[in-house]
Amino acid sequence: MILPFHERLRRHLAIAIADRYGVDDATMPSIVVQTPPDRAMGDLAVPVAFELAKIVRKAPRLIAQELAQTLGAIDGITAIEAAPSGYVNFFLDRPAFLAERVGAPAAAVRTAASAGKAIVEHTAINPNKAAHIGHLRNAVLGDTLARLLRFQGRPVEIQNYIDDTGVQVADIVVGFQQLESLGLDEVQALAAEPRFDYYCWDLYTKVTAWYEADADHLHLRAEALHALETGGNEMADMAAVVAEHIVRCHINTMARLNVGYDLLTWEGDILRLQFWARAFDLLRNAGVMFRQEKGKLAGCWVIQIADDGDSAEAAAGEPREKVIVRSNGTVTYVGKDIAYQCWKFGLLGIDFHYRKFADQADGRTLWATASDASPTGTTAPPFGAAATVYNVIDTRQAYLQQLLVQALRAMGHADQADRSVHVSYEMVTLSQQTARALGFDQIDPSRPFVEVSGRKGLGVKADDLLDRLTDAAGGEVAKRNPDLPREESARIARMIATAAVRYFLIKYSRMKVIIFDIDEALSFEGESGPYLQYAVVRASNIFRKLYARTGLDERAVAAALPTVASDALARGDGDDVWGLVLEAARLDDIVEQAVRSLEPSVLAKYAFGLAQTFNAFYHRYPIINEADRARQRWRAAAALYFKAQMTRALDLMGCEAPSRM
RNA sequence: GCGCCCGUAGCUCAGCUGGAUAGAGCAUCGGCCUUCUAAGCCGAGGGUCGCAGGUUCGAAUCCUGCCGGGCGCGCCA
Repeated sequence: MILPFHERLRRHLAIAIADRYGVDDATMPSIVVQTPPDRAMGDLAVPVAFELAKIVRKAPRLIAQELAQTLGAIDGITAIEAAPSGYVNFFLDRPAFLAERVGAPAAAVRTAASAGKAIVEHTAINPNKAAHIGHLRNAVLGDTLARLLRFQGRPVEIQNYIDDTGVQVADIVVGFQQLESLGLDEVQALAAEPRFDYYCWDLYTKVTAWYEADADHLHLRAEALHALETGGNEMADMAAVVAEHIVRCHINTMARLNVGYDLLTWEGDILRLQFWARAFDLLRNAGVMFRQEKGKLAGCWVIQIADDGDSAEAAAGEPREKVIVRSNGTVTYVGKDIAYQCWKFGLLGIDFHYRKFADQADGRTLWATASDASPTGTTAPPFGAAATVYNVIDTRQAYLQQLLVQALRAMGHADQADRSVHVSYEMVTLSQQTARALGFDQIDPSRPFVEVSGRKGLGVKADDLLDRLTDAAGGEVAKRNPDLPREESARIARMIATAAVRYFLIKYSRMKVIIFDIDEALSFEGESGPYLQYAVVRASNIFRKLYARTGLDERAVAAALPTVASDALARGDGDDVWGLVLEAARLDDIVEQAVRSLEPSVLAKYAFGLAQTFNAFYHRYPIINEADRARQRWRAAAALYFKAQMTRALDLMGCEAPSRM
C-alpha cells in the first residue's frame, strides 16, 4: 500500500469520534482495524464502538450507526456500514484499488533506513561434521528474518559465527591422530575429497564412543583444545584444515537452500586479535567483572548474576556468579561471546582484518574475518557497528543470551542491551519412527520424541534430506513435463526441494518443538512449499496462453483496466475475485507483523492461505475461455496481482517460483 | 527446587496487540480431469480450546492456582 490505508482510516475515525462524542486524545480508545470474516460484510472492520460504549453509555450498535454517518466520504472507500453486531465496516473502491496495484513495482518500503543497520547472526554450526536438520531450522529462520528486514528497507548484515577453536573441532583432531593415525598432510588430502563432512560425522561419533570407553582419553581432548587456542602447532594446523573444509561444505549445503551470508566470523581471529583482552578491560573497568578471591571460585574472574529466582546458590545464601575467566587463565564461551557482541555494536574500538572467502550464487561476495591484513589489498566493506543485533540461537541458550544482555547493561550500554535480540526457537527432534528408520534401536519408546545428537551421529543430514527431496521432485516433474530438457527439469527439482524444506521449517512457530518425520517432510501435497509454487505455476500458464492468444501483455492488461467497467468486481458477484485481490494486498501488513513478532511462520501461513484462495478462484473463474472481455481483464488483473505478490512472498521465504512443474 | 516454553479435531498445527458462527493440513468417507497442469478443487463427519477460578459488555487469547509434557540452571560450548 502506498500510504498505509489502515493508518489513514484510523485518523478519520479519531476525528469523527472526537467530533461526535467529544472524546479527547487522552481517553480515545485504540482503534483496531481488522478483516471481517466474510467478504460480503466488508473489506475492513473496526470494533471501536464496543470500546466507546463504556465511555458514551450507548449501545455499540447505535454508536456504529452514528459513526458511519459522521465519517462522511473517504477517498478510496465506497461505503461505510454499521453492522447490527456493532462493527463499523468499510468497503473499498475495488476497481481503483486493483488498477492501482496491477503491474506496480515491488511493494513500498515502509521502515525508514534510519532504523540503522541490523546484524543477523545465524547458522553457527560447529565446523566438525555435516549439517543436520536442526541446523537447518536455525539457518532458515535467520535467513527468512534477514529477508523480511531487507524487504522493509532495513540494511542487513548476515554473519555466521565459526567456532574453529572449540572442543568439537578439537575432538576431530583427536580422532584423526588417535583413531586414524593420520598426519597433517593426510588429513589435508582427505579434506579435499567430496563429502568430507560426512566422513567427520562418522569420526565424531567414533571419538565420542572412544571417550566414553575410557575416561582417561579425555585429557587428550583438553590437550588438543589448549593447542588450538594457543596456535602455531600441528594440532592447530590440522584443526584449521578441518574447519576450513567443513565450513565450505556447510556453505554449499546452505546454498542449496538459497541461504547466504555476508561475513564468517572466526573465533580464532577473536582470540588472535585480542578482542577478549579488550573486552576484559572494559568489563573490569566498568566494575562488572572482578576477581573472586575466596570460595570455590577463587582465582576466577566472575560477574554477578541478577537472579531474582531462587537457585541453589541463592538458597544457600551465596550470590550467584558466572565464571568468565577460569582460574587457569582461559576465557569461557560467555567471555568470548561478550567480546563478539561488543564488536557487533562497534563498542570494542578495534576491528578484524578481512579476506574474501567465496563468491555466492546471488552475486554477493562472502567475506571472512582474518588476523592479518590482506596481501592483495582488496578492501572489504565495513562490517559490525550495527544498531540492532539479532542472534538466532536455540532456546536452550536463552539463559546465556540473557546474561549477555545483562553484561552489556551493566557496562553502561543500556541502548545496545535493548537492541540485542535473542531470536530463540525450539529444537528439531526425530519421531520415533524416523529415528528407527535411521537405524537407531536404542530408543526409549516412552518419550514423545528422540533428540538429535551430533555426538551420537543421531540425526538426518541436511544433504541427505535435500537429495531425497530433489529425487522425488525430479520424478514428479519429469512425469508431468516429459518434453522438458533434463537440465531444466533438474533445476526445477532443486527449486521444489528447497521450497519443501524451507516451508516445512518455517510453518511452525518458533517455540514449537518440531518432531521431524521423514514421510511428512517428503510430502508435496497440502500445506507445503510446492503447493505454493504450484499456484504460481498455474497463474503463469494462464498468462503464457493468454498472451499468445490475444496479443495482450501484462502492460496492456494493466493499462486497459481503469476504463473497463464490469461487474467482475462488483459487490455480490465479484466477491470471490475481489477476495483474492484483497488477500494478496495484505503482504505488507503480514511482513510487518512477522518482523514485529520475529515470527516467519506468520508469513508462511499467510502465503499458504493466499495460495488456497487463488486455487479456489482458479477453479471457479476461467480467464482464457471467458467470453466477456471486461470480465476477462479484471480476472486476469486479479490473477496477475496474485502472481506478483505470491512471488514476492516466496522470495521472502527464500523460495523461487518455477515456470513449470 | 527455581526459571523458560508447550498443552486447540484421531494426528500435526494456525488463531494477529481480547471481538462477528473456533480454522487449516494430514487421515477417514463421498463427489470432480473431452474446458487455464488433479502437486488441484468441492462436500461430509470430527473440538468440555489441559483443569479450576478471576478480570471484561465479550476470553482459545489477559491474570492467579493446579495438572501433564519438554528444556535450562557447570572453572562445557
